Amino acid sequence: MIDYETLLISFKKILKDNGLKFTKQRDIILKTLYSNSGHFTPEELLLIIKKSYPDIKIGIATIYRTLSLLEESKIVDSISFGAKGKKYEIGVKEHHDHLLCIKCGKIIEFLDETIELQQEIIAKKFNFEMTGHNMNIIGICNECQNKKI
Amino acid sequence: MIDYETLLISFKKILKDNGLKFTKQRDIILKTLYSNSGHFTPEELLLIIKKSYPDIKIGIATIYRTLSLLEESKIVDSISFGAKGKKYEIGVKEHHDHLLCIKCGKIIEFLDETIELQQEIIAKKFNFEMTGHNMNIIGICNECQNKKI
DNA sequence: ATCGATGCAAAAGTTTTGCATATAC
DNA sequence: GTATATGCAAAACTTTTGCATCGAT
Repeated sequence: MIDYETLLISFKKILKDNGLKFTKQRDIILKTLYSNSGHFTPEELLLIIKKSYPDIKIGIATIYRTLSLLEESKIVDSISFGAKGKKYEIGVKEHHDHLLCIKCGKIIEFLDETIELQQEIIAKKFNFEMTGHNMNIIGICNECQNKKI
Repeated sequence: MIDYETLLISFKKILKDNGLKFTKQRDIILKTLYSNSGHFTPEELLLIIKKSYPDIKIGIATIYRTLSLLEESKIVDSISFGAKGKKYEIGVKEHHDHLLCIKCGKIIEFLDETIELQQEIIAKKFNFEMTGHNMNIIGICNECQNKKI
């Protein structure tokens, strides 16, 4: 996975190239996504940030605006799971897909070369200029198979 | 694809088995999903139904409640694409995945044996009891590649 | 006759927007 | 100093819920 220094530099470059500003809030949001590996809704991210940085002022609108910016910049990816809104994760680690447990909500990441390759073949077949892809396998994880409920 | 008669019978059976009732609204919602192949948000579905059946009374709450019921019953599938909520489609045709065009919003369906097989292999590897899966290839469709915009 | 389903409207939840102020550059 | 970013609160949407009434069984 890319180191944080490099990530920050490329984020700053994107900002500068687009006449945007590097702010405390943007810094913290990126850092938080980077250091907490996992998948977060905007609301969850806000809570983590408020807890980690009790002194900083930050509102939910800034989280939404920054996540959209980061997603457009391909720095974070989002995943839609079930009823509630999107979840975001840092997107600069190796690309991967997800196994989603319907019982406990756990998200397991995986990477499979066969799938990756096959996706390119399919895109080509449909004359599609592929910009991204995602695959989710839904089911019941190992642990939850043994639970009653 | 399954014929409508058969689909209706199995829907009625599910209802009866669960002590639920077969109503005009449920009938119309299923019929509409069946005869309009495509992917619809609850709101879109409501509009189509209101146009097709100007005399029937139906509210958005019923659409939501029925879609949830149909999804649980595995009669419709949902897909989350981009910002706005879920889209539903009849789920009893052959399973397939999607190509999503980010320019025009077009959704192309495809089925790929290699992918299907590989998903089972992955699920097994993680000891996952797979109940479903979805794969979306995001990109720019053939037509949109030639547009300026 | 009973019990689930419906429409409506209110409520809850999520995301976006307008605007005055703050702050990066 | 200028232009963008921010927080806040309001607005816009989306989805769910409570309840009186309706309708399927």
